[in-house]
Amino acid sequence: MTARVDELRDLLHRYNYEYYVLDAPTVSDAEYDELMRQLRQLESDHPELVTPDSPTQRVGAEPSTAFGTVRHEIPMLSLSNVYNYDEIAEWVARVHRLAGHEDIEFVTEPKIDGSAVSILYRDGVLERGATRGDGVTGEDVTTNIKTIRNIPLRISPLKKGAVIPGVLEVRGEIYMRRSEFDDLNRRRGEAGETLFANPRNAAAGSLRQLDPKLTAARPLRMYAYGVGQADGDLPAMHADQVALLRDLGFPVTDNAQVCITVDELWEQCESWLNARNDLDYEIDGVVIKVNDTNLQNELGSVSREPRWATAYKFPAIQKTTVIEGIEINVGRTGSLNPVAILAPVEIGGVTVRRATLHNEDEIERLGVRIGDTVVVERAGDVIPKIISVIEENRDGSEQPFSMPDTCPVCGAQAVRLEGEVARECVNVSCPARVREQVRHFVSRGAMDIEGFGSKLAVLFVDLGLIQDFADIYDLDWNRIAEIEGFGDKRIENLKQSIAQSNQQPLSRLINALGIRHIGERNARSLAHHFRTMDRLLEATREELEGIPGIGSVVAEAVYDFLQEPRNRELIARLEKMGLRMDEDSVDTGPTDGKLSGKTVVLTGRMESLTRSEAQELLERAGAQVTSSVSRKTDFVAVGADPGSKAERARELDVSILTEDDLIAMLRDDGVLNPE
DNA sequence: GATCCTCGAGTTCG
DNA sequence: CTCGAGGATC
Repeated sequence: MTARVDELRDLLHRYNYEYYVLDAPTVSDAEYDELMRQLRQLESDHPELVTPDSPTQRVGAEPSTAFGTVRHEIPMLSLSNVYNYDEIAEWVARVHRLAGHEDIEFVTEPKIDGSAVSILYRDGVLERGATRGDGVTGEDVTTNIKTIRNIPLRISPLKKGAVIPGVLEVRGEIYMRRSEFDDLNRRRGEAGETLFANPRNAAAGSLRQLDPKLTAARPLRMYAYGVGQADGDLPAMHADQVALLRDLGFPVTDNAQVCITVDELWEQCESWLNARNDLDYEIDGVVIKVNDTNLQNELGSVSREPRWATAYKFPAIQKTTVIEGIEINVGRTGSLNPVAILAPVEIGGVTVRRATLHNEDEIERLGVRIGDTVVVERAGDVIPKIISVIEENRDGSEQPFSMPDTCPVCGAQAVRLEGEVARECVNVSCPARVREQVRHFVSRGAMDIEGFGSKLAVLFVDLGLIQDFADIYDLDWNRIAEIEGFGDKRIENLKQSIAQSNQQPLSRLINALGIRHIGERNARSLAHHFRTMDRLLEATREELEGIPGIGSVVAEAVYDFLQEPRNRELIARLEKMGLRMDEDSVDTGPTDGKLSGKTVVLTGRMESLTRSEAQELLERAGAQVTSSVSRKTDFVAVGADPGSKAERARELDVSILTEDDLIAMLRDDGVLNPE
């Protein structure tokens, strides 16, 4: 009995692979269905024989209400973009320079337009599938991933002797074929359902369905382009890793090409560009990677982009349309931002009606007039961008546009400060500005008040219920109860989430205040350094400037904000409302660690860590990271190409750490896991 | 003074 | 996503 079940599963896995991965079925659909029916029957008679990787389990799970989150052990990076031959040459030159030689192999492959995923196998069985998310945390879409037919539920190597790593994270792209997308949309049209704009949206949307049955009904496919985490030895060359994935039964692009010179790379890019329209899947460019993974590690990454890979992006689809008018938005900083109102035009399945013109200089650079015919594209295939004016289309009726010198909302003067691009409304309590500030205050990165979105912020400010941030904690609920759509339940929920938000740490409060140059990151630096609002209020320019990442301009902005009596009053009111005014106590790790209580200065480029990563780890170990070397400095950690700090460390006889020393100490102190 | 990198701010559509 | 500008470093 068990043997027959196993046999059926093996057969079905194989036929599935032939059909969905190789596109070359060896049995008829009827035969396949019959085997599946038999397996279902056996499993329902003997439930103890059901395994999670059984082909019957592709749609096994019940709809969920929300996706869990997943942390990517190795971050899923995004790629920098290059747009032409010269930019490719520049990128290649940089790799040559960083590597120290020019004998470097690159691999090119088409960049399929879909949705990136990470699929984790343990002992050959699919354990978890996750979206990319922000690169560090993604959504757990395991049940949906399992419904995709060309993704193996269990790895069965095609090649004898191929070793399956104990842990293997396959990275790839979920996409839809054009032909299957067209079918899907035709069916949706017939059923009176809304159509998907393009295969990418359809794939991304399908992957995030809460009911896996819906996902299962969509013609999704995956192709694998690389390995994330893995146990054991992998081939050193990227191309060989992809070949390994193929041998393990994953669909991979079989068009990867090894190139050495810029000309060879360019030839590949052009040939994909030419082939683009004849393919049954959408591609938006060509990925270029350094083949040698050891060199990849050496090159490392900056912020969220690897230095060892880039994407050649095809020229975006361009359309022409007419500028019907120019509107002015007033931002939370008071900046006047012109937006072009366009005659609606469809670009890549999406109807575009507006496009930002950024500022005065941009309008001048483009030379746009109201009534002009312009070329529009969607930058990065998302945000519409006006590229140029078609001057031949002018008939003389076009109206030149100049920025108003008064604010269109409050009528106050709008001035352009020396050296700045933006024109700003001088009225600090301009209604438009207050509205945007409140919007920012309640937003996710700031006080994060649930159920209090930008709609409500705008409504309450416009009704005069909120004049400054403190009013949020002192709302006139009787008046709100009279507004349509505000029942008892909603008011209760809102009251509660507002009340809860007063426990947000100082860093979020600082960010929420909307001080110029202070966003999420700098707010955190300030909170870490001062710990309490009282201490921050006493800060001098000098102390502010001593904080890493804060220079004279930012220090000045913070100081000025805090010296302004209105702002001090506001903060006092917030405190009276019961808002928390200090920071989470950081987990300083073991106090007996080698790094706890030490002052460390970083200089030069680290290979395995970015500066901010190193800083974060050091802080977690209880060390303080400063920017200049003095006698008070305990360690100077020196990376590649160190600056004058390393010299100064020698002069002052301060202990010098190499990158390896630093890593070892971080590990000893338990803040960095051994690889 | 130049260069690289990071951060903030504004933005579009469904 | 993309631009502009500030910060760090050489």
